[in-house]
Amino acid sequence: MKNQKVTIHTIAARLNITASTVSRALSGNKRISQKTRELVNKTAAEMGYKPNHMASNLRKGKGNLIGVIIPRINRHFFSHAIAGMEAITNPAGYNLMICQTNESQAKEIDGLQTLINNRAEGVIMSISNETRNGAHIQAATDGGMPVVLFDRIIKNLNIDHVINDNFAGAYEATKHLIEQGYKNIVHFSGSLHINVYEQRLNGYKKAMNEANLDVTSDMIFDNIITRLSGEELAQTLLTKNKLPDAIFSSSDYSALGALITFKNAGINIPQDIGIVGFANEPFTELTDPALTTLEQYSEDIGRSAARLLIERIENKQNKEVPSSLSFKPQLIIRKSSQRNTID
Amino acid sequence: MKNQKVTIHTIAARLNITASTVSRALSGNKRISQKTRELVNKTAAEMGYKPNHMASNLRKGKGNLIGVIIPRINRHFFSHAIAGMEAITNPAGYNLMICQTNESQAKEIDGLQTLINNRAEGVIMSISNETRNGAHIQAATDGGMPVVLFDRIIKNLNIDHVINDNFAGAYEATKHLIEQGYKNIVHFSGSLHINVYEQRLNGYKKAMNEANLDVTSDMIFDNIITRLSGEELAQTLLTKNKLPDAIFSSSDYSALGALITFKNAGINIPQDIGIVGFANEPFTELTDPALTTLEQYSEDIGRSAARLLIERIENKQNKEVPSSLSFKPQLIIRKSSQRNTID
DNA sequence: TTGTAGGCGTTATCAA
DNA sequence: TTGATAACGCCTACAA
Repeated sequence: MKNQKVTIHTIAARLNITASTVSRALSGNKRISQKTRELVNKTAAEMGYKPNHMASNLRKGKGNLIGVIIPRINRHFFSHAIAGMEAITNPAGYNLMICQTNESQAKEIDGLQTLINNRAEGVIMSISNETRNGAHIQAATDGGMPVVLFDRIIKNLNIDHVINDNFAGAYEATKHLIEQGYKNIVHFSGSLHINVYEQRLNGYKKAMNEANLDVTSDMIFDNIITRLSGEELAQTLLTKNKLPDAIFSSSDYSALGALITFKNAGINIPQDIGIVGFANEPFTELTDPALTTLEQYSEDIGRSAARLLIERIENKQNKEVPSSLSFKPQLIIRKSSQRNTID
Repeated sequence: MKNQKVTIHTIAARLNITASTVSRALSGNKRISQKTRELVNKTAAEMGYKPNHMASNLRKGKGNLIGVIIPRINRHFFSHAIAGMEAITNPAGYNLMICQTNESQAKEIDGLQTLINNRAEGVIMSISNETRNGAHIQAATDGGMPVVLFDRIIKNLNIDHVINDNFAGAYEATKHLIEQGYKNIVHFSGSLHINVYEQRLNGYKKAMNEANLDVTSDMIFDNIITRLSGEELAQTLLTKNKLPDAIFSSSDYSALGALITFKNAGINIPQDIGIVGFANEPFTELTDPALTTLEQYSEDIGRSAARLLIERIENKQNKEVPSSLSFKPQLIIRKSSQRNTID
């Protein structure tokens, strides 16, 4: 019992009026009689009319689609950021189309292209781990596509963005470790070309410097953000004669890997080694000991990014200076880093 | 430096040919000279031409959008199911538009409507907790929209679907508890109008009956699928004079809540109480003791759902009998249910 | 208040 | 191989 396609013309024919009248009735135009409006609405419902947004958008030269490009949807941070975006975009009448890149630059470029070709009104994005330059993003904005970056951004790209204050968060986390009496604190980092990891490293360094603790290059480990890499690195560290006495990791996942590996090796956390992660993934509360980490205000960041984008879309006048918002993460102190506490 | 809109007409004008020729060149039509094709492609690139999918889809009466409607994207099961779908849909040239319902029927209906109005080729969906009937889904399929349901489905709706064999999984989990010597096994369930929870309950009952263990109504707890409700229920159970000796929960989250509450109350898991959850959420491996649970083949389920949908979309002939696929979950035995093991 | 006509960007059909 | 024309479904001046 498939419907034939029912368009405003079908309805018009049935009622012996023109398509324009139907269009006006359906779109709530005022220049139409109450009677006709009701009749049209009733008939449309009866006939199972579904407006064709593509035709409408084509004609109006404007749609209601906002694209979101992110590395992965199943990260605490990103899924909550999306929730924040929806809280803003849905009431404003926009729909979200979400593309996962799985950290692949190729997929990121593809996704952006698809959104452009589908005439999205704008794009909110966080770059993939692989992405080394912003040529594709620059091209999109040059072509008139409003873009807002969030969390993982490209530096020196003159674009609205919303980020965590990774520097401040990392600084605070490291300072906390120092206050707990840890001295030989190593850092697990991500890809250092990504602002996020660069800033976390800088925050770590600043806290160390302020406390007159040396940071040598063998204390910084690149590209350690997965559980597996955390486990492997911890194993490697175990074979060395001197273990660090604390780890500040840019990732909860690698912190988890290290925590488990050290624990299995009989090392006491936090007595022998203190550990702090980043992102407040749900599991951090459940590890034994529970993992100290930093909560990022993901929903706020999502909301802000969506607001900025909608501003860009709707006020077509160009603000010359791009907006830049920053949210300071909150340190969540749990057992894995509390050497001084008696409990 | 915003681009003017560049269309096939702009390109045609520049080259003193017609739009039809440009269209043919761009779309790889064979009836065109090599020379023209190259010239057009080169010019299009130079001018920054972006094909307008909306116009193309409108004209062709067909697009490449597949909608996905799910309760939440940040569940292990759903985010992995989406990954599975993408693995099938992307190579086939389709794009996914993902809508979260947050367990609200209203948002589910909205999302479906949006997809219909955007002329999605088809929809893959898993119903919200709130959804009590399939009228909106029936209406969509009656209107010619191909739909495949997965995981949480509506019974008695003649629609392709892909599900977990929740009955078998629950049966196996319960049997495992019984084999470990637990006898007074209670069940945490979800909303029983959802197939998923109904089947898990049935599997539990069957295993209990086979072992000649009574199941009375006070052993079954409805709507206990969040961590909070698991904690609250565990607290309540603690106040009663007789605790159950095991819990088979339909949800890892409520199992977690119970595990933590009991542990804090000084109850030994698995000696005093055995616990089994469902879904193999990542955290289940990390709880203390680690939580026995069931892995659902989420990526396979996603892939299968996508394959079924594409079949429906592309073979327009109606199979009269809807396909029904079922994947048996795998029991993952961890410490929380192993009373007999010495380790 | 309603109708007429034209076009949004693309592609299919027919003719040249 | 290319061009001319019409149409996908909708919206909006403009006219009546």
